[in-house]
Amino acid sequence: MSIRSLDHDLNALKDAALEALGVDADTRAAITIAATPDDMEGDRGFPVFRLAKAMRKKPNEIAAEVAAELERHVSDAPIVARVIAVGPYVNVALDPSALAALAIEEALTLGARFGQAEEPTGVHVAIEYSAPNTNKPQHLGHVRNNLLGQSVSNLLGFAGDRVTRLNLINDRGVHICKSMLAYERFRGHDTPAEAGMKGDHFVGHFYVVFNTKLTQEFDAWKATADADAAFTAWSEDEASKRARAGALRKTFYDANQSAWFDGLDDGARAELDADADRQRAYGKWKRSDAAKAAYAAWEQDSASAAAREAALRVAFFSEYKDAYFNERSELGAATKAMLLKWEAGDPEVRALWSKMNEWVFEGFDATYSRMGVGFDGVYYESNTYALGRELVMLGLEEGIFERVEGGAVACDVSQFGMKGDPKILLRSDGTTVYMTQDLGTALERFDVFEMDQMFYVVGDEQQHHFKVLFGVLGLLRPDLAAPAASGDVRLKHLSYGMVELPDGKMKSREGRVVDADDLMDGMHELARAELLKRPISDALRAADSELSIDDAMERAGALIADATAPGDLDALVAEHWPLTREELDRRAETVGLAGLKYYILNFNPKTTVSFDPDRSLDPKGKTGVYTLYSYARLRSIGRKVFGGGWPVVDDRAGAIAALVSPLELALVERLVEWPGAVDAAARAETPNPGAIAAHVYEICDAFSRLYNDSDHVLGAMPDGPRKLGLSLLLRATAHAIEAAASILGLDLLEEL
RNA sequence: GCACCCGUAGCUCAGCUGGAUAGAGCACCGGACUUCGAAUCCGUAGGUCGCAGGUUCGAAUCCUGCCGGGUGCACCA
Repeated sequence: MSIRSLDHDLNALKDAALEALGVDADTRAAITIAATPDDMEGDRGFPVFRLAKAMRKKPNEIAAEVAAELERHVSDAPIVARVIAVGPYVNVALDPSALAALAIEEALTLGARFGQAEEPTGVHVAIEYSAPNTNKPQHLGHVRNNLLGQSVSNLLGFAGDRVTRLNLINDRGVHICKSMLAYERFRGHDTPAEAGMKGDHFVGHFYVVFNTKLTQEFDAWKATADADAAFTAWSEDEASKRARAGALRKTFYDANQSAWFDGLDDGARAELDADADRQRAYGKWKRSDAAKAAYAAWEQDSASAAAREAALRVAFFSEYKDAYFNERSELGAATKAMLLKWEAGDPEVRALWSKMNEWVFEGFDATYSRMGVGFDGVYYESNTYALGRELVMLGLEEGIFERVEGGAVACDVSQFGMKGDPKILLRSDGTTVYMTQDLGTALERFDVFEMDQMFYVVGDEQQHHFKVLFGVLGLLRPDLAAPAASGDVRLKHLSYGMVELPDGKMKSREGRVVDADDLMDGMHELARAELLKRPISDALRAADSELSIDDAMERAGALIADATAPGDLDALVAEHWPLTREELDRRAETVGLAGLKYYILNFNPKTTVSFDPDRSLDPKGKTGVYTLYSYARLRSIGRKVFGGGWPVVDDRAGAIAALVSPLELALVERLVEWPGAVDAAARAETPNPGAIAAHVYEICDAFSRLYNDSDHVLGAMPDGPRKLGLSLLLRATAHAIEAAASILGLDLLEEL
């Protein structure tokens, strides 16, 4: 028996008891055994409500009857100590020593692999993540993608799957040409080294420059007669009628909200003091006839003609920016000319492209390596972008796709039950689109790797793309539309939410992003300050015995914050830091990255993350730092209490049997739950490293409570079974943390 | 218009294959360093689980409708 099979075994006992009472299989299966709430008698239990109708008795009576029957089935299961009917529930109390032995022995045997699948699943899954563009450095959004992809890979591997990690780098296209063009025209330095910049930042800088210049060009054009003519044409064009109406309506209703509110009577206003209520009421009013009449009046009113004109201009120019780039812009024309030269293999353009891409790859390598993110295969779109074309032509011959007006090839998406326009797979000029290459690379991968499943870690804004992609792939290769041998789908979009800043979305075109390298630097500096605070605080307290800990820490923090002049920090380090500067930097890096990774992974992947740089770096509470801190304390006990290592325990069973206090048993229970937590996280609809982060916190929390309890101070404990039992429990706990850290990608430290 | 995601404590989030009293962290307030590390621990306080129906013995969880926020629906990627 293993702890992984504990719940399974208990369920089997429950089924046997229910079957003996004549309960049918469906009903038996519908009743699952689960952990009891705290403060409730027993450790696992199940409700019997759904038996009431068939048995024509009160649930409480049924529970007593089922408990009596279950009692007869547990004699072969020594782990079950007692069966108790609690109201309408049947609970079982588990034998604490048997449970502790199970968890501790398993952890000691497996070490950092504690919780790993007992057998490989035989499933081979390829996971694509990161997929960056080479025109700009990576930002917080990529950080979430990289960390999710990496930890999901770790998680599935831990749960027994064979995992192949893939990256597909978008190194071609208009956006790269923009950076190249800006480099040619507007550069101050020739190379990243000359500019003193990382390669990807150097290239990304030119992407921002390009967009700044383009905006300037566009703004200048807006004032020309040409622009007026375009605006006038748009204003009268039938096709843009809806856009105009929408812009006007939005302008009117946005401007009218406060007037509407002031127009209400006092009573109505008082009821709508909450912002949300007011929004709701206004939304309701917008659909009323009165609102429509007010809008119609505004639309006709000559006094508001200027406001209408302004609203329309804003709407037009915002909508027209892309068309301007394509049809009128000098910069746009030059960019497209460069793209054509690239496609034609122009040696000069290709040389520039190679040179700039090399700079970017160097920068990316540094970022990936610092983040601890890696791949088993890296692909470049410049090599794969044409892959899907033949496939599409084949589909055309087979009648799966069709030629549409103008000569483009499209797929009717209703073939796989989707609504909407046909999806273009080849442009009328025969060139491929994003979807085409995804089709090609997907099929090629299935041929090369022969994996069972392909997962794509991509933001939720691309959900539609992947639905269509999977649908089309299913038409081309019906086996991919069918479930894999494991019963799971063969293609899955691991969609995750965007990362936003407190003041809204990040805009890489404007350079308004949280840069990945800056973020890691920030975490490093913060961790370094925290590391330095301790020895400085100690020194302050040594000099002034009246000083409280809190005050000393605060003053130490202030000293570090004030050390901004060159050399200040070095002086502080030299004076107070007891170890080498290299060791300080190493620890700061490890602690800082652990904080970042834990913070990002602790969210459910599908939720949109609101990232407040100032507040997310907090090392207090449920954080990655807490995990490292707990681990360092555990290791410290091994060193200090047991003189360099954990003691050898001859009578393990006897030592474990001495673990009886509630705090000890609570920690045991967290360890018992660990393998199940891994399974649940890996087999969730979307594999969820956040569940691992949550559970390792539970483990650390249970350990910290025990650690802080005066009855559990190992250093003050006489030698004997209890002390040895605790040493085994703490070793097992350390292994559980090691296992979780390996999934989350956290590096652990022996000392902070 | 259609599709997807979100709405839970002041803030950031768990819980959502229905089950026992809805949980954490932060922030606030009050406590704990002479023993293994106070980046810790203990305690107090904080909730119409967006709203309204429905299914059920039982709903934060499932269904329907509505409200609010976000995203997508290119011969862009």
